[in-house]
Amino acid sequence: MAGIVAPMARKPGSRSEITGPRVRAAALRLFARHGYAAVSMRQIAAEVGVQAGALYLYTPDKQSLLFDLMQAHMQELLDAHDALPPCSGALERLEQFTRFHIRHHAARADAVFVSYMELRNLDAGNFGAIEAMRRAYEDRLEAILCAGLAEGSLHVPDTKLATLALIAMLTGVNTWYREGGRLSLATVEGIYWDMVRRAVGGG
Amino acid sequence: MAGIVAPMARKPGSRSEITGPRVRAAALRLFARHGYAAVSMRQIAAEVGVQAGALYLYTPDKQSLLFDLMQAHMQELLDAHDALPPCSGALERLEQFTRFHIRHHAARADAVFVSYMELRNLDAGNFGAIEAMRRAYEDRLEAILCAGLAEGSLHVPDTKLATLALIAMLTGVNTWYREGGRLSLATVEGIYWDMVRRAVGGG
DNA sequence: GTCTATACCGCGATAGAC
DNA sequence: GTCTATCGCGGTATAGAC
Repeated sequence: MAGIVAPMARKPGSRSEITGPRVRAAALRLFARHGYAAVSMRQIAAEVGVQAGALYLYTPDKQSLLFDLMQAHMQELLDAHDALPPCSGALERLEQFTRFHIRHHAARADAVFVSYMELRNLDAGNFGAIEAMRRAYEDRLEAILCAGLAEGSLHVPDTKLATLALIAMLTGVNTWYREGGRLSLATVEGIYWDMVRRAVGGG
Repeated sequence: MAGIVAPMARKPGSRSEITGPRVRAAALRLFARHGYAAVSMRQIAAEVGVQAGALYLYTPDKQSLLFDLMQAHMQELLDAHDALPPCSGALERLEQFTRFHIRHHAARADAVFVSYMELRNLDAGNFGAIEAMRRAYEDRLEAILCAGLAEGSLHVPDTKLATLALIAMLTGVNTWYREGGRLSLATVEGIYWDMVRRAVGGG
């Protein structure tokens, strides 16, 4: 009969597609600000504008919420690095990496902070998965340094240490850089590239 | 009368002098391992071997316990730096700072970790006090860089950025260095000094 | 100085109405 | 899909005996 509409949900493709991301965004913000252990599911729910119980429609538990945020961040980092245009010499690749790292991390301060600070709050298995992704990223920088050694354009006493030293230095930008501060991000990139290049004996 | 002893405490200068430090040591260890927010006063008490209530004889509350640990660490850092033997040229002072920073921090991994990771768990007033001490330490490195610029032995585009970059790089050693690993601390110091010197254009 | 006991609160997670 | 209500637990901190 004409008066009977199909029994579809009242809001087709309902709000789960929008509430899910909002839950993750609120969790990321709060975890970054106060720390995973200090943030309650009730706080996250309040930020989203739902009741605490409703969160469990979008995550099996609090731990999975943390892991998903960190995994998504690391995957995005690896994917973005993969998408960089190809580059010939080691020095060019190192400059590309330096500028990419600073720019990518500065645009995702909360995720970077959480992914580093909350490692110890991951379950053993989850920790292993994130660590492997972090190591994969480090390996990409080390490969550049090794290539530079091989072609003679770089000089480092230990590629592993240099890798860790450079990443620590570059990620450190996130502890102080704020948009609209004394220096533009492009300027910061330039200054750091200068220090990086000289630290590894590149020209 | 001879049989009546003076009403002194049964254990003269009783155990508070030994239990207090043990409370702080246990708190430091647990805060470093699991994070301030994730550690309960009951856990700390269990580690010390007392009941939870007894902790409040040694600290007014959990927050003060964290603040005292961080303040003591920062004060010890500043004092140890003050105690370094005097040094003439900027390059010599920079090498001294580099080696001192690595050595001092490597020997206090828990305190370093807590003092960096738990900043956001400090009350506003406590945070300000710790931040001021951290800035005082950074200023000592920046003074060396400025002196190097003045005497022409160093070349950096921005002393503030170079200061932050170098400290991030040096403190990063703590994330991977373990005693008995592939490299001795003296070797690590040497490799990092090499990178530091070149990064700031020192010879 | 340390203990036991407990007040009081907020936590993560679940059940079932709507 | 979200709500209210609640369970069971563990949190910080305090009171008062010894």
